[in-house]
Amino acid sequence: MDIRDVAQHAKVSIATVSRTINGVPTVDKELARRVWAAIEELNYFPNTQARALVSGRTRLFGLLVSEITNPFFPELIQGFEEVAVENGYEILIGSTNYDPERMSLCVRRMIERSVEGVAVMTFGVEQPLLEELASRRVPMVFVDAGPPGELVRPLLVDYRKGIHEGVQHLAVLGHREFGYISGPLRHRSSQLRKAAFLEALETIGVTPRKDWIVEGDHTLEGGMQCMDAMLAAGSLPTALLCSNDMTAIGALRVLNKAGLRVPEDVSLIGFDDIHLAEFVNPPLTTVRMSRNDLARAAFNALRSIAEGQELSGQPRTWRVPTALTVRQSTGYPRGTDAVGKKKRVKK
Amino acid sequence: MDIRDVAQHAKVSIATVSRTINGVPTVDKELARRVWAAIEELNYFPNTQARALVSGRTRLFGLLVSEITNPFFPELIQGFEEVAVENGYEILIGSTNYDPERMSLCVRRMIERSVEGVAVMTFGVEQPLLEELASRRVPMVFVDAGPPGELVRPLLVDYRKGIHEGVQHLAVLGHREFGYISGPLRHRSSQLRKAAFLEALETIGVTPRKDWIVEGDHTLEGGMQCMDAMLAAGSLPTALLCSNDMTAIGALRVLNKAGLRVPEDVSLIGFDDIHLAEFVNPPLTTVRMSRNDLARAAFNALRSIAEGQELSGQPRTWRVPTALTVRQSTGYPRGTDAVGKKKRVKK
DNA sequence: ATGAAAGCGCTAACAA
DNA sequence: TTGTTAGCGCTTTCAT
Repeated sequence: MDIRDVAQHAKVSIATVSRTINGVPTVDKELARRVWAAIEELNYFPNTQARALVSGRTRLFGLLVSEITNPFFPELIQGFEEVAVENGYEILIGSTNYDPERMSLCVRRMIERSVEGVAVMTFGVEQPLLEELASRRVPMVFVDAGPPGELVRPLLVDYRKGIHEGVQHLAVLGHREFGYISGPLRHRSSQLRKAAFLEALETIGVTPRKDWIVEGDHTLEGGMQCMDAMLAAGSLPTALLCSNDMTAIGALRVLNKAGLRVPEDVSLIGFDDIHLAEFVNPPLTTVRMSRNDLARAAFNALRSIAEGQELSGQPRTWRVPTALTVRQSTGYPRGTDAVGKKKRVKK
Repeated sequence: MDIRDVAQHAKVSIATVSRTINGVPTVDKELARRVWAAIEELNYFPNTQARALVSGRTRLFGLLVSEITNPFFPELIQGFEEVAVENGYEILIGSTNYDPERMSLCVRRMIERSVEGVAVMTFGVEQPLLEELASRRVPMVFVDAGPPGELVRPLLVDYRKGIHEGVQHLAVLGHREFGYISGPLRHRSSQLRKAAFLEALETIGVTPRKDWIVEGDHTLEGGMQCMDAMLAAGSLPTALLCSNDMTAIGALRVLNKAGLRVPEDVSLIGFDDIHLAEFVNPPLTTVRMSRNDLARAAFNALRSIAEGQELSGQPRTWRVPTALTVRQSTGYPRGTDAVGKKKRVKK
């Protein structure tokens, strides 16, 4: 069953059917009505392959993620799927699992299916693969980084705001001893978060202590290891920020096991605000980066490049906001008399 | 850049290029070599749209899930993606979010993109939508249920084995007081699990207590509510099985908050063995249903229908195994002297 | 074993 | 405003 059947049924030419479906305004109302009726009756769906072939537009975007089983990504995918479908696009998901070979395969799949753009949401990025895409003039968006290019846009996450809010929040509670478990520093986004943290400390006039700043890997296991190490080293800050929630949850687990209470002994702040953050014990105070905002920014950026909508001449900048979500993993520093409503720092 | 460029480059006809790419055996070795060289040099990828249009085969499968943010599904998706890609297929993911309207939209998307089959992995199933697919002769697979049909196959999960193992394990430890938090009983898979549980109790000669058998909804929140209710009701079994891990984790959380210890006060068994199960405290004993096995079964079943490989005449049956994974949420019943290595039940 | 050519279902340029 | 027609890039007869 194809466009010809519809045309026949509606007693018009196939061109009229095509025009009707595509919303060309010059179609006569009456004819359009007949066409829609025929479509309805026959339960006709246009053939996407044929459409794509002739128009050169697949209405397909690639979405490259690090690891679909990391809770961060399904939330991102959900948001992306939603906007994409709203706008008549489909998405091709590729999960690289931190493996360059799989990443390469993903890129290949995207090219083979002629995606009109790729959102690169992986933590690490392999240069050569992106050149493959760039050479085929496939638009791309990246989080934070990404080589600038005619068809490439970065999504700028406002780490500073959220992390400053977190540090400020702790400072107000009376904290002066801060620790930080970063993400893997080979990743730009980990660097940016850490830099934002250090900058925030400076703002409140606290000098960072080297042994309280360690490098994790953004996994739960990594968070546990870092916390174990810090505990073994003997001294503990009163407040600990983590580069993502999984790390914070790992740290939390180790603290609990060691008989230390959160937030009474140590205040803990994560980053991302994954769903799980709300359900650990105690619920995690964290810097929220909305996966939905990120997904929408990625989609809109991609679409505006793909559809050549950047009329204004210079490419638009896409920003993703962050904000502190206060839950129950932060409190007064240990040794503080915290009975009253107002903070009363010992010293 | 298209097949003609390759043909020209290799000084052969486009037909030969096509044959070479598709592995038609009659192609002369030397010509094939030239073709591959040209493909390599030009960095040529066949156009999937054109291929699909002429061959009628999209090499696309739909994967319908309930909610991509439920940790069960990403693991399933990962497995499905892996097999699919290995076999040159792509997948179109549709997340219904338990919303019939979204489900309907998903089905529409699948049809529009001409998927060659749909794996329906959602918990609930809307009859009419499946008829839409069936009427277009789209092969389908279902977990547990699914109306039989020429192009429809059920994936039979062996709930009984895993759940019997779980109950047996508890019985050996000395438990005689069993509770069960089921999934939503409007779903066939919840019914089957519960039936398997009751059957297992019968096997060990224990009569189920009605007030210890409650209906949950397979969410963490639901598990918490059920546990709260059971606690409020006053009496508690010594062992509690849950219809899935999220439920068990919810129950665990409430138990912990109430000052009850697992497994000292209550033994707990989940179902699914999601990644998280290993990382809660204590690590959860659970019945493992491998998402990978399930995904592979779904893919293979779909493929064998789509490619008409069921030579044997009668459709093949696809089974998915389950097995108990013992961790640390199960132990001797409370009130038992469990100091020795051997079990020593009081009575 | 290879090539020429028809045609998959659709859009868009052109003609009427 | 509508219809006729060329062709998107490929696979697959059919003829050689």
